[in-house]
Amino acid sequence: MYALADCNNFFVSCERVFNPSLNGRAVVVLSNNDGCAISRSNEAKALGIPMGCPAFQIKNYTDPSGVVMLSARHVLYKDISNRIMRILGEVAIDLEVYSVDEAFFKLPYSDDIKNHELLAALVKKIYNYVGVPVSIGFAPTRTLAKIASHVAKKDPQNTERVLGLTRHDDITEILEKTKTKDIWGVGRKLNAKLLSCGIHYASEFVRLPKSYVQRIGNINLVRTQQELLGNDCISINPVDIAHKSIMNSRTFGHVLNKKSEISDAVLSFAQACATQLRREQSAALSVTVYLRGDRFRQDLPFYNNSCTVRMESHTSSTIEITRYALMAFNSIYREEFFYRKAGVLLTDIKPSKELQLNIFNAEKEAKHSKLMTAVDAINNRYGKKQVMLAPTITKGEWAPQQNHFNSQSKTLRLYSGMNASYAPWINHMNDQEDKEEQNINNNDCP
DNA sequence: TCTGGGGTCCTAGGACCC
DNA sequence: TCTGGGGTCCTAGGACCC
Repeated sequence: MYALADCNNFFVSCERVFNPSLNGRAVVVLSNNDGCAISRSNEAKALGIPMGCPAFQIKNYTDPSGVVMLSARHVLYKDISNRIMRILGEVAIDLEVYSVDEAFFKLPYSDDIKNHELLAALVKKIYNYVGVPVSIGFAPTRTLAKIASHVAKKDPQNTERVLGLTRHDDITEILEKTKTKDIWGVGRKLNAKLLSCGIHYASEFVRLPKSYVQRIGNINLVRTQQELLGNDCISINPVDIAHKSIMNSRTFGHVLNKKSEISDAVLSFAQACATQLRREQSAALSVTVYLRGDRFRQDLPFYNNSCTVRMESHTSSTIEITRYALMAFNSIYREEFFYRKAGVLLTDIKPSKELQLNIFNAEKEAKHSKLMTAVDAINNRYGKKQVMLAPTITKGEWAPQQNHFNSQSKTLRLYSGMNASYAPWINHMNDQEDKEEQNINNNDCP
């Protein structure tokens, strides 16, 4: 039996932990650059504000007390997420952290009632300890557990916010009410295809012949169908295993044209990728750099290009990765265009310890490796970017705009900036500023 | 004026091999 | 008129997820 724990309106719920006056109000958390809505309170959803709604359109939705818009603080959300996962881990078997606000796990009992009681207690505990509302569904497969948690979340009668889909009749009944677009694994395009074939509900979808499903989608859609029929066949990659690709990209605060300003951004992104790569004890072979214009500006010619280079051998050295990123950048930068976004992507990633040594650059790799170990040690201890390559110390002309922070508190702002290397848990929002600068290592739940 | 970021997997088609 | 058969590997693009 699989359970899925899913935090309700996660980013908004995190902001409410620190600012209870947001309770009961229409609140949205905005993406980077204060671009669009990425998390909405129930009140905001009730106003009709869609996911991904551009911030400048949100004022079109009227609410008597006004819609509160907040800049995102992902470091804070990650910290709160870790606390929730730790509580789940106390009872969960094989916890699979699926995203910042969701985790799958297996249940200890064969008895549905016992499992239900356990999960209801878990929901309460997380709310009491962390302050974030969570919904949990459980069922024989992950896809059914997803549906169960979704139903538990939406049902106002279900105050425990736990739902088990374990009996055949219950599953059949829920599938008849589940629209195809709400099935995990059915996105916009597949849903459109299913609708055009006259398939509107999960119950109709599960009755389609396998070969037909394969033709509409691919093997993944067949797996989704099997999961809805109770056959466990989807596995997921837990987030704590090493990534197969690492990306860092940003939309700039405004369009840029000067080569040095844009290469500044690319170098910053490359450095961030390399640091993450080493944290995962991996090494990459390929670096891709991409540049993009502003897709909404009709008055400027649009440019969109990318370049992938293969490095000499697998490496995690910031020196090597930034060098190749710069080469890739130089090959696609055109001075006649204006740029709004850039990104760096590392691929062909392998665990460092599985690498074949290269006779021609073993010495260089060893030197870089020592240096990078020292750099990471210093930055881990004293804060991100305390030591960096000279070319990556940049003016940050490209920095995104974020103008809607929840609190003026400097400590809370630490969570928002990319320089927030270590964010202490906050107990007293009005503490002295100098106290806020301290590294208070408090990993215990309150 | 203003429209995000970071991932995984699958497939079709081209290049290349014998 | 007429142009083999059977593979592998790589990449770009498209789908999905949060």
